[in-house]
Amino acid sequence: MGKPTVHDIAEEAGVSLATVDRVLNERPGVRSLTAQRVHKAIDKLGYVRDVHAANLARGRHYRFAFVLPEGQSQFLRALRDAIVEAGAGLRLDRAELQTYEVPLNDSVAMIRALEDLQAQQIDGLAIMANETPVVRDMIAHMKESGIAVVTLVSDQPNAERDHFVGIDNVAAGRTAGVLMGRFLGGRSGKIIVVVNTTHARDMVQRRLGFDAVMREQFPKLDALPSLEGHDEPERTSSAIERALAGHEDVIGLYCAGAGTRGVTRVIAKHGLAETLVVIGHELTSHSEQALRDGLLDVVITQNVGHLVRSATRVLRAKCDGREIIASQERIRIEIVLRENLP
Amino acid sequence: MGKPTVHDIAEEAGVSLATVDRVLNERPGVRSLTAQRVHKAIDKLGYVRDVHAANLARGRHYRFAFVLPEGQSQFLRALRDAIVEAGAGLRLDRAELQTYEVPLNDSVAMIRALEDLQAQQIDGLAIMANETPVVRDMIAHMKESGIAVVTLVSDQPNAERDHFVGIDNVAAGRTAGVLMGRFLGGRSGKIIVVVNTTHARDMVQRRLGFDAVMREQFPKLDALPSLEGHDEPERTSSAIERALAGHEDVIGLYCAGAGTRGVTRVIAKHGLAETLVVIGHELTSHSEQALRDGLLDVVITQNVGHLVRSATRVLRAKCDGREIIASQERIRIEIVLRENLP
DNA sequence: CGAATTCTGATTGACGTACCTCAGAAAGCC
DNA sequence: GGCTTTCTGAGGTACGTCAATCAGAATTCG
Repeated sequence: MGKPTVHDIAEEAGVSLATVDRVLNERPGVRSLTAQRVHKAIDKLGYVRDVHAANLARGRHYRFAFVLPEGQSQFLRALRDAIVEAGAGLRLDRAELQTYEVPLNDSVAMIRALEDLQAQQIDGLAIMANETPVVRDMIAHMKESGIAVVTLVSDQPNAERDHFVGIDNVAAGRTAGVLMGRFLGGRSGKIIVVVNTTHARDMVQRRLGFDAVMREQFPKLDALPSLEGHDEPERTSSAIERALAGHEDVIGLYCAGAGTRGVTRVIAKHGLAETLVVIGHELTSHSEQALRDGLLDVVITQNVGHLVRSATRVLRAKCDGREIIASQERIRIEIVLRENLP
Repeated sequence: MGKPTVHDIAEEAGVSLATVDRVLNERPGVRSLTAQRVHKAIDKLGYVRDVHAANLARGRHYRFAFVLPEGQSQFLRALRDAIVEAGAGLRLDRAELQTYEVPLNDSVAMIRALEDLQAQQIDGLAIMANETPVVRDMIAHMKESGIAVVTLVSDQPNAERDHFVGIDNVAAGRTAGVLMGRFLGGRSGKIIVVVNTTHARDMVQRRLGFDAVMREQFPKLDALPSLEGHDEPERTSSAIERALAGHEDVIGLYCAGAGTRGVTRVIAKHGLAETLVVIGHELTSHSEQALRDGLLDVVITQNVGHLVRSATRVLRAKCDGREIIASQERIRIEIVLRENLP
C-alpha cells in the first residue's frame, strides 16, 4: 500500500474529493465541522501532499530574485556564479533565479530595483545589502505584498525578513582570533586587521569576535585599529605597507573581508609568508591559490553554493507555507588550510 | 513561452508523440534515422524531461539501502540518525531508505545481507565496510543485477562502485597533522596516535597523511606507533594511560577514529587539557561537548547529513542515468573548534 | 413554510510524462 | 506482386493534484 492520496482522505473522512481539495487549499465553502473531519483523516492516514504533482497541476513556477551589491570582489563573483549554477539546476524544479546588482549605498538604485521586483510579482527575494532604513522599509513593503524575503550573508535583524542565510559573523571573527592566537603559539606582538569598510554589519561583527578572543585568551597580542580597503587592492596594499612601516613587531595579519588580493600582494612582495600568520576570509580561486602558495595560512569561509541553495530552499518553503529544517539550513563557518582544500 | 515538452519535440521533429516517447525511453521500434531527427529536435529546443512528471506517470519510487557496520560508536549513531532523518524528508520525493547493520568482519552476515537486498530488488546501495574480497565480489554482483552502488565513508577503490561518498582521508590526516604542528608552535615532543583498528582503510590513510606532514613540516615532533582502541572506551583509555606512563615528553594526542570517549576520559581524569594538544575526528554530541569543555582542541569531521544526502542524490542520478554535479557531491573536510561549533 | 443562502458531491479537464494497443505505412524478401 | 517484417501514428489510460462548474442537499432566515 503506497502513500495515502487525496482519494484516501476523502474516503476516510466520508466527504467528496472536492471538499478535501477545498480544505487542503484553504478555499472557502467548507463548514468548520466538515473541515475538522478532513483534518482528522489527514492526521490519521499521515497524508502529505505530493508537491510535485501539485505544482504540475497548478502550472506553478517560482520566481526568485537575488539582490547583490555591485562590485568585482572575488567573493561576489563566486556568489554570482553560484546563483547562475544553481539556477541552471533549478530549471528542472520549476524555479527561476535572477540577479540584480545594486551599487553600494545607493538608496535610489536600491528602491528602484526593489520596486521593479515588486512590480514583477516575484515570489521571493534574497538580499545582500548594508543595513539602512531604506532597505528595512522596502523589505517590509515586499513582505506586505506577499513576497518571501531572506537576508543573505549580512543580516538585517531589524527588518522583517523571514530568515537569515549566512554565518554568525561574530563566531567567524572568534574563530579567526583563536586560530591566530594558537598559530602564534604564545608569542607576543601586533596584529594588523584589514576590513572592507567599517560600515558593513558583517565586518563589524567579525572584528568584534576577533577582539573578544584576543582579550580573553591572548592578552599578549595587540590587534591594531582596522584598516579600510574599500574593495580596492591598491588601497589595501598601501594601507598595510604603511602599518608595517609604523610598527616593528607585527606578527599577524587578519583580513576580515574582501581585500585578499591586496593582502597577498604585500605578503609576496615583502616575503612575509614565513614571518606573519595571515588569516583571510572567503574561499575563491584567488585565495585558494594563495593558500597553496603559502601566502595565506587560513581562510575562514562560507560555501557560496550552500548559501544560494539554502536561500532558494527557504524561499520555496516560505512560498509553500512549509516549515524549514533548521539543521539543514545552518551555514557552517568553514576553516580551510592548504591541506583540506576542496 | 514555457519549457519545451514532448509535444513540442514531436512537432519539431515531424513525428508522433509515441515515437518521441520510444526514443526518450530507449524502447525498440525506431529507425536510427528517425531517432536522429528526434535527438536533433531535443537539442535544438533544449528539452529536458520533467523528472517529477515522469516519476508520477511511472509510479516509480526508489528503494535505497544503507549497509553499515554494527557498533555503538557515536559516529555510527549520528550516521544512522541522519539516515532516518533524510529518509523522512525523502518520502515526499518518492524515495525510501532502509538501514542494514552487519557485524564488522563477519563475511557470512555480509553476504546474507547483500543477497537479501539483491533479492528485494532494491534500486541502490550505499555501503560502509572494510575492504575485503567478499565485499568486492558482492558489489560486482549487485552492479550486474542493475543496482547502483556507492561506497560510504571508507572507499573500496578496487570494487566496481559507481562513486565514493566521503572525505579524502589522507588529506584529513594531513589536516590534523598541520593543526597539531601549528598549535604546538615549534615545541618538540611526542604525539600519541590512537586508531580504531589498523585494519580499516580510512584509519590507515589518516595515519599516512598525519605522518607525512610530521615528516615534512614538523621534524621536532615524534608521532608514536598507533594504539588500537577497538571502539571500546576502557580499552582506549588504558592504552593511552600506558603510553603516557611510558613517555615523559608527550605533548599531543591524535585520535584518528572512533574512540573519542576513551580519550576525553583520560584527559579529564589527569587534567591534561592544558598540557596536551588534542585532536579528534567526527563531530558528535559527545565530541561537541568535549570541545566546549576544552577537552578537545580540534575535531576534524565530515557532515553526516551531507554524506547521506549526497549518497542518495548520487544513487538517484545513477538510477536515472543522469550525470552528477561533482562540485556538489564533494564532501568537505571540516575543521571544528569551540568557536565555530554549529 | 418557502425562499435565500451556505455547503457539499459528482464530474471534468488540465499538467507532463509513461506505457500500452491497434491499425496502417514503409521497407525488405522471394 | 504478394508476403512478412519492421517501423510509425493515433489514441487512450494513468499518476496525484488543482481548479472550475453545476446541481443538489443542508442550513439559515424571515
